[in-house]
Amino acid sequence: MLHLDLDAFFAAVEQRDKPSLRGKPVVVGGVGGRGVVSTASYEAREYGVRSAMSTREARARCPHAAFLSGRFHAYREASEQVMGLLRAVSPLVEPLSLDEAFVDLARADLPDLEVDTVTAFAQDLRSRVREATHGLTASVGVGTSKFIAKVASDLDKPDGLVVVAPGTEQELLRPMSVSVIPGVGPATSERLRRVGIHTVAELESVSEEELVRLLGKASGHGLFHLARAQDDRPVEPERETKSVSVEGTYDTDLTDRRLMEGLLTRQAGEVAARLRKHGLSGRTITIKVRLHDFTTLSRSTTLSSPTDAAGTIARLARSLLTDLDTSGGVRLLGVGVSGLADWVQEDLFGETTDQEEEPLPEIEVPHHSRRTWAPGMDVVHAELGKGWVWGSGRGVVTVRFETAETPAGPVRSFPEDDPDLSPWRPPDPTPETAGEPA
DNA sequence: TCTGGGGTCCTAGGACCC
DNA sequence: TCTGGGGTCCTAGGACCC
Repeated sequence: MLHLDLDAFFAAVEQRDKPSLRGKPVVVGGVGGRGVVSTASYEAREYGVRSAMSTREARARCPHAAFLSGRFHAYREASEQVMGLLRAVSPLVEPLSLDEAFVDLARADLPDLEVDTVTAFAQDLRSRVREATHGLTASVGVGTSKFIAKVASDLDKPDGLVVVAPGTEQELLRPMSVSVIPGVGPATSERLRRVGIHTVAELESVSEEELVRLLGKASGHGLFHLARAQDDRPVEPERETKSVSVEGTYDTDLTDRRLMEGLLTRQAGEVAARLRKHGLSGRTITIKVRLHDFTTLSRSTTLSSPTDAAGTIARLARSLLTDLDTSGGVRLLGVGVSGLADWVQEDLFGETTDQEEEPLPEIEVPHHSRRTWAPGMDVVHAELGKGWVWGSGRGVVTVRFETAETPAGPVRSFPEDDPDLSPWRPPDPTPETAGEPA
């Protein structure tokens, strides 16, 4: 099994496409008041900036970093190049996200699976990834299971390769923290710590019954085997989507119910558009509400037949909100659809199963979520060509005119409504109907 | 003004059915 | 008066992953 992980992926794509940021701290993530870090470049990590940290804290730790809101079209494009390379290696490729995948080498065209053979192959694969993506580096791990391959890819980051020889798995794992095991996060670690279990070696000394009692059936059983490096999970190249959702955290807590209903309505429209785009429909509509104190509630309802209609999803979402006491303020709202089917109910009786689409209520959209000029976004100027947004505010956008091919361009400022300046969109292949959240 | 967004999987209780 | 067992579906919440 091979696990490939692109190093500091989002930040690396930004440094590739924005030459002036190479060698400098770059932070990609939410840039609003409640944003968090998605990816920090290695230069930013030196200042203690980490994924999932609030952007506020990241700014405090590394004020001179470039804070960018993310360009998913570019990440998706680079990801597809890499996944394409992997699929040429083996038909069994399982992407875990845009920057990670498992590859079953038993189905690759290799003379054998000896350590030397696999090592040479993996090194060659890593250089092919670098060439295909114009410089992105990948860390790769190889082992006898998904678990070992994934652990291995983490051992020599960035730009590293570790091949774990068969038979050496347990001596590798035993000194490690239980948190290397997939599914062991902060809560499980704490539970284990409280009974004196810190390492995989210590976990190994606990009986399966004891683990099940401590952690429940599924994780107890799973941990018992993973602690012994027993992992026969296959690579699953085609996993079906089980839910589609849209959510948003607002810079200031919402208190106006009409506004909340308007936002849910808009989110329902985005969910419906994505369902339709993928030919899906679903029976269960769920709303998610995070209150001012971070308590998170969900309410759901299930239809007798699946829908992909914006009006239906919106109406149900709004009515689910009715139950909830939001008087203290709401920081997050979301809408999701699950119980998916890849077909839509035939209308056997010739009646409209969906009600007439209601006109969407006019809503005041909070300013931050309408920001046209997000930092880092691609723009094109009528005369100066392609560049990217360095910053904006007080009616002015500052643009650096550079691309991967044309570094060291000028920095110029424009009025925010300058007709010569527009967002650059990736060419042709079916642009998103609903805007991608940054 | 600590704490994103898009997901997956698990658990537990209750309704309901045979 | 006491009180089966198994199974499925639904809801709500929580842990976890990238």
